[in-house]
Amino acid sequence: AEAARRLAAPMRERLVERGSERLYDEIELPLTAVLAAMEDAGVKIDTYRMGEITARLADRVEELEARAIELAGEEFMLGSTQQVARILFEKLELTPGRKGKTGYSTDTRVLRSIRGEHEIVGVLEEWRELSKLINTYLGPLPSLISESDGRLHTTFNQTVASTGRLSTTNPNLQAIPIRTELGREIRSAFVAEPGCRLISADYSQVELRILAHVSGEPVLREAFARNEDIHARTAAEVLDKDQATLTKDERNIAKMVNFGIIYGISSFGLSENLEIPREQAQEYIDTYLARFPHVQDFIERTIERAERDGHVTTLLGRRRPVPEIRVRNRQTRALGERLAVNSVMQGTAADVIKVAMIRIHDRLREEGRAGRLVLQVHDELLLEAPETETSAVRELVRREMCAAYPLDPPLAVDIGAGDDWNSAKS
DNA sequence: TAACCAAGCCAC
DNA sequence: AAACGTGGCTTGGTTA
Ligand SMILES: Nc1nc2c(ncn2[C@H]2C[C@H](O)[C@@H](COP(=O)(O)OP(=O)(O)OP(=O)(O)O)O2)c(=O)[nH]1
Ligand SMILES: [Mn+2]
Ligand SMILES: [Mn+2]
Repeated sequence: AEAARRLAAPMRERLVERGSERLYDEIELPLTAVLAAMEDAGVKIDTYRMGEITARLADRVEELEARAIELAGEEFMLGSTQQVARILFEKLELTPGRKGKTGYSTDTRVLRSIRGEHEIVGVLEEWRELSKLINTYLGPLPSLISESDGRLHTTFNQTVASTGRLSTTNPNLQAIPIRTELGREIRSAFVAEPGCRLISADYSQVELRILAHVSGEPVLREAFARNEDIHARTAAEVLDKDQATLTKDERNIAKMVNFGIIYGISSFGLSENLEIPREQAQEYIDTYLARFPHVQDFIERTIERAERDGHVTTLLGRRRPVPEIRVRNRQTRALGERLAVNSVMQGTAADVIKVAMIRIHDRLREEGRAGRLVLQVHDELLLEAPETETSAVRELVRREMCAAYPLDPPLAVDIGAGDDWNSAKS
């Protein structure tokens, strides 16, 4: 306690010197109480639903394991990437792909590319998906439920991510599955108390909007003014499909393409991710950036600033040191350029949602609501509220999230409510 | 036995 | 030679 007391003055001075005093006083410090309340609230888990899924999957996983061993003609550990590589690429002589430090890679993309070569590959793919979900979610989560209130409590870390994002641990409730059908089933086991609803509010295309604002790119701004969905538009272009016929998966691929290109992906990386030729990938990158000339300018200016100052700052004055950008090693320097650009958008998004959280928490208490914040997932807030309050809380949340920081184009939020987290998001 | 690393994969 | 960014968890395999 004595040490903390003596450190206070020098730390305050450092805040002033770095221009981060308001960020600390008006955001980070008040946020601590909000996070404490959220940790304390926790979230309700439908253990019966989880149990049902587990029961269904346990048999299937054993079946897959036995089948894989049968097809391999020997016992091996399906969880050992080294043993899997030996079976696939030495014993069965399938086509090896990329290599890592320890030998041939056996990751999802490699397996997908050799799926047609041997029956065992599909078995391994399904085993990977199921065992991941069982061992990371279905098994551990129910056992972490508190004895005293029957709810699941995470820990929010305010000082881990270098961009200013939050992170959660033990358990990490910011990485609950949603991509696959089975994943969505697991998510639907996150439920509201009887008589309550879960409300999910997620910023729309948040880092793209921030990019449009900070770069001033008119093409991007006008697109948002017309209420366009850039992720969907990219999906339609890249996959050569009608926007109306896109699946969630396809829009998610486009999300990766959009952010990848903005944050400096190479033609190699994009071609790997999209499984297309490098030339085509390079063409995408070129056309994309050419369409948004002000974005290119912004990227260049951000890199120059990072070189000059040794750091970048967000809209609300958060600093990210970028020492990488001044070293001689060109690989490290290139890394520094990419994270300088990324930190501005990711960090600003983190600033913005933190402001919204503080205001929502305060407003709910002022209005005497029972509705409360439960989780934050980077650009999403999950709340739990009595059914009677749902529509009022919904509007309060939308208002505060959109108004947290005025941007051009303005922030937009997708909100839904439901009995569980999955239905609240759809 | 505990601590660490690499690979892999969940999310944003 | 490397080649979007931010995290955390589990596993197998290795070291202290
Ligand atoms: N660099 C990078 N950032 C990502 C990636 N995925 C998500 N993010 C960041 C940027 C997103 O704006 C932000 C929030 O993620 P979301 O899944 O909510 O996507 P976003 O808000 O862009 O679109 P949405 O309209 O909510 O579907 O997280 C990624 O693959 N790479
Ligand atoms: Mn979003
Ligand atoms: Mn989101």
